[in-house]
Amino acid sequence: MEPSFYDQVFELVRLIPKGRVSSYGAIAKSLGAGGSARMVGYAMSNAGSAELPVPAHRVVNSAGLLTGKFHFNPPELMQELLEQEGVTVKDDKIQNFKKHFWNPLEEL
DNA sequence: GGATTGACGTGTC
DNA sequence: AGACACGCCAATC
Repeated sequence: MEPSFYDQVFELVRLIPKGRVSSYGAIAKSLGAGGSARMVGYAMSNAGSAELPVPAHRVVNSAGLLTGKFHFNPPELMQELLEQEGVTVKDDKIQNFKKHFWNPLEEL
């Protein structure tokens, strides 16, 4: 099976350093998908089906909200993982999001 | 192979 | 400030 959009998303997400987070839009842009940030999120839904583990908890929306936390098992796991990596999360949203933000376009 | 579906983003009202 | 609407585009049914 040839590398699909999903695989590209998975690989990029795996490149996110520990303690850092990124947004769907930034990832999509980095893949050349432009404004198709939905594809990134949709791909992440398949993250559970990925062969290699994907740190989906490091990917949030542009507002820094843990929109996909309900897709975890359990849902609160996402916040737990982030806090374990030094990211403060309150009310399902990342504090200092801008500070923890990892831009694949610049860092990569 | 057309219709449906999103873990989004940005702009309006 | 909060709620609503539309656009984008690939994968799945």
